[in-house]
Amino acid sequence: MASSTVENYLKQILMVTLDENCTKVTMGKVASELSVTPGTATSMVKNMERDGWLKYYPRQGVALTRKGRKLAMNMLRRHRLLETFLVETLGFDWSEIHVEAEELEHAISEKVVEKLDLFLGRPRYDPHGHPIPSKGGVIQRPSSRTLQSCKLGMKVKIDSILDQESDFLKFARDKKLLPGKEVVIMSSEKVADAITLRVGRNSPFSLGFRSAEKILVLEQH
Amino acid sequence: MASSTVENYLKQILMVTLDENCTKVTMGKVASELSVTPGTATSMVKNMERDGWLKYYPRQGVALTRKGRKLAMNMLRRHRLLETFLVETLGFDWSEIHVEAEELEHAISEKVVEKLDLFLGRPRYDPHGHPIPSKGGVIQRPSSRTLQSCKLGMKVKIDSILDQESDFLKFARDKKLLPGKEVVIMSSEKVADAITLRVGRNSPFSLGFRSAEKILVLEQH
DNA sequence: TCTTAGATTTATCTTGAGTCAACCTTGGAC
DNA sequence: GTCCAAGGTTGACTCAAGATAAATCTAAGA
Repeated sequence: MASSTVENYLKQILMVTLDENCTKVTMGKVASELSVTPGTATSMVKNMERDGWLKYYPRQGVALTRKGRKLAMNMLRRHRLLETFLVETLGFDWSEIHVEAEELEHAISEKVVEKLDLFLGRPRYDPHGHPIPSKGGVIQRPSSRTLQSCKLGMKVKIDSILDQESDFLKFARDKKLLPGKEVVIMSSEKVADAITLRVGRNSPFSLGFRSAEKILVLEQH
Repeated sequence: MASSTVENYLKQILMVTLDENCTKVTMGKVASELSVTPGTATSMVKNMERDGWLKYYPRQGVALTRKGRKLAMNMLRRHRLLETFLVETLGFDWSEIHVEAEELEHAISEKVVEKLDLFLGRPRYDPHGHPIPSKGGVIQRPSSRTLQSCKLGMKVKIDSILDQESDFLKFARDKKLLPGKEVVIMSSEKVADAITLRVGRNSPFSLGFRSAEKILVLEQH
């Protein structure tokens, strides 16, 4: 069993590897991510290696083991499902949910997570638009995110257009909706089934959800 | 801030005072309820007195302070609301929920508790039929429990009949459904809106929920 | 008055997580 | 090649919570 401190270390390490698309995370990074001194990080990490959560390469950094990655993914899953629950079901504003989820994610059992997932209708994105890892620990690659899942105010870069219909592609070209372009979401109305966006400095226009679903984007940070 | 250990001590002490209808709880009881040695209980309780959770009367026992009782009630509230949520919303079987709630009750914030309460429709009883304390820390006195809220297999003692309709009172008298009598719930069908019960050794009969609601009972333990 | 069950004390342990400061390594800059 | 700064490691130590065991105490009833 992992303590919640260990769970936090794992989650943070995973997020860095996901973020920087690498496997090893440097000790300095670990220490700063968790707001502890380098010495603390080193000793903590050694214990975690002893327990099989990760592999420690002295002076180089740490890499999650399969077991570690699995639990880390699970933490991410719990966190994001809980955030979704807090917003969708309990009606929280999405500015307040992070802290709450941070606490609950260590107390919620696997069983409850699964029931919650089911209850929420197996959502694929949390309220912030981050992908929710599957039960098996698979996370949607960032580039396979679709424009439809983007929230108000988000800034994304077009990755690719899935639709093959020439009419649609023509329309997309007209609007400069092309891979590599930067896009800002001006509005996203679930009820209206449409989003409005602006490509670069061009004038804004709207897209139905069915169309937006076919546009893969890359989140900018 | 109370640690989860302190929260458990408080909750357990409250439950004993509620159960035995007293204010002071003996140290031996505290120790056994929490499965620790007497020495541990004594020292723990001293710390808790230092922090204002309770008053400690050496060689006599402990009594919750206002502050302690408030938090203890809150723990009970969280626990029972969580159990209700797990059964009503997530579809758990009520045999599995206690352990889950035991974990979550320490991690859930006041804000979430309130939203949950609202979401569940401010339930008054948990799935086991125990009353849920109000936000202000008021718990339904056991005697103000109604027959309608009783579950299958429960054994209760009639406390009083609220209905003034003579027809109903006549019926009640015929069935020996009178204050002081012992009753066993033979079935309780939410969908059918009725419960079947047996008074003493007489033959069983059924009551609609509307009628059952008017009968106050005392839980037997 | 004596006994004894239950309560208290004291000395000690364990564990988890952290600090501090001295001391290593190593990869460039020169 | 040498050297140095940045970053990593070490070891000695702290701290807080909880817990135990065992000796000792107290008070209520036979």
